[in-house]
Amino acid sequence: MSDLTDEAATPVVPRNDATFESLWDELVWRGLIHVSTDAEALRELLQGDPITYYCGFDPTAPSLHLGNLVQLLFMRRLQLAGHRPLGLVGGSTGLVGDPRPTAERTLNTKETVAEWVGYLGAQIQRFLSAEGSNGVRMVNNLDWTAPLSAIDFLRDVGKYYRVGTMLKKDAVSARLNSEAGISYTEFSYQLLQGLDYLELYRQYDCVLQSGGSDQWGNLTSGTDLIHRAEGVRVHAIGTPLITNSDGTKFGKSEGNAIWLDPDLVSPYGFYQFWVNTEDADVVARLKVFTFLSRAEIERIAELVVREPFRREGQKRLAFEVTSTVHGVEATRAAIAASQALFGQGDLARLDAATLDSALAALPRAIGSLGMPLTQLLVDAGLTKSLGESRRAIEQGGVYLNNVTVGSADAVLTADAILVGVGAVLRRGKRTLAAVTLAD
RNA sequence: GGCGAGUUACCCAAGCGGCCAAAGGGAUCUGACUGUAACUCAGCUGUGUUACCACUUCGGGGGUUCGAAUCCCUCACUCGCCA
Repeated sequence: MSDLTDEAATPVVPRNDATFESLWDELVWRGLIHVSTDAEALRELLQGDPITYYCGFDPTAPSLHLGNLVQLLFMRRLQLAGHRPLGLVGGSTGLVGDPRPTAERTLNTKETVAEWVGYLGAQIQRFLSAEGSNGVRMVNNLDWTAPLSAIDFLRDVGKYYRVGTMLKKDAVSARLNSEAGISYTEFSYQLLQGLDYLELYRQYDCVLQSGGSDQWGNLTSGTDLIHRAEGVRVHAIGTPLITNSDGTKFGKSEGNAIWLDPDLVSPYGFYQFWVNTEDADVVARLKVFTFLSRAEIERIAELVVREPFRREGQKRLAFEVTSTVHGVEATRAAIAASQALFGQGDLARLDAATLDSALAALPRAIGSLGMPLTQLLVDAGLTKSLGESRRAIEQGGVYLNNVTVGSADAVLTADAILVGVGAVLRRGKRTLAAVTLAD
């Protein structure tokens, strides 16, 4: 494999693997089909003339995250096959809240939701081509639900729904069996999502909706509604929820979500997340999150088994996914920073430019000479309190420029500032922060 | 509607007047090992400038007491049993 830090190294061009008999077969091979409506019919449908399909994203946060990335790349694969994507942002569904199995959601203000709708819309468009006859079209479900009166909604949509069926949906029954119960608001969610599909079917002849398998109840809400209202069978595909082989939640780093917004998770942090993928998970991730061909992935799979310590799979995965989300430039910078910071080498020997860009990738604390390291650790977000800082140092878990800090009383000194740029503060093996001087 | 049980730190769960910042387990975090791993072993885990010192904490509020997570009253919520 070529060196990924090489300027010549470029991410693979997104395309579907022509060695598969059909797009459907590739999707199955990649493990992207967890549940669907009629598989045979879908295989045919996806092989035929372009169809219109959609996937919705609710504004529950100011950015999409890795779970959403599965959907976006799934959509991209269909688009590459010539199909027409509709990117839906949930301006109205975001106001209501999809019932989570555990507890009622806190409603966000309309202003907040509207703001997030804008952010998500922009993110979605970065992953789907706007070019050609099958360029992505963005829609917002608030456009057709806002003008709808409660009476019309109940008469035109509600009449098609049986409460018995609604109660059987997993998300709803889980809540009914829990202490949390469920509000009428969230109970109504499936009607709204069903209406979306119906609306898109009528407006754009949309005949396929994809979503996470946990959304299956909501996906079928739409297919059932269209069947009742229009007498037509349309389709739905539920992609698997990505899980880690060790049972922990995928897409979280120390409990925090991995967001796609570089302001929330830096490209460096994003790259690091992927580089730290477990051996047991690498191949499955490559299939889902990259456009590498089957042959290439099978080749890497062998390397992962034969030479796991080289971590070629992780590096390739991190390179590809980070490039897809943040671009090649940012990815190269992230790799360079990773090498500078994790290399066994002496940080003091780095040149100013390399060090500066490496530090730029890290969370930052502004310090001044004489400032206690315990405070800098807190400022950098490496610890939560001075006590924790002290404890970490006493356990030998804190490093300044790769040198263990011996005393909890240590302060920032002038010689710690490398080539006039700053210092590298590290907690544990791989949690890093930059320290720069205030001036 | 009646009777009974319960609400403890990130989660589960002991404690039932002082020795309780609060057992134990899980989880996180740190160290050794290592591949920036996994497994295993060890340690930390309320806050405070370095502390057997102070402060905040045991559902909310109010009492009793030299002293309460522990006793009393009250409010809220949860869970059983009987109507």
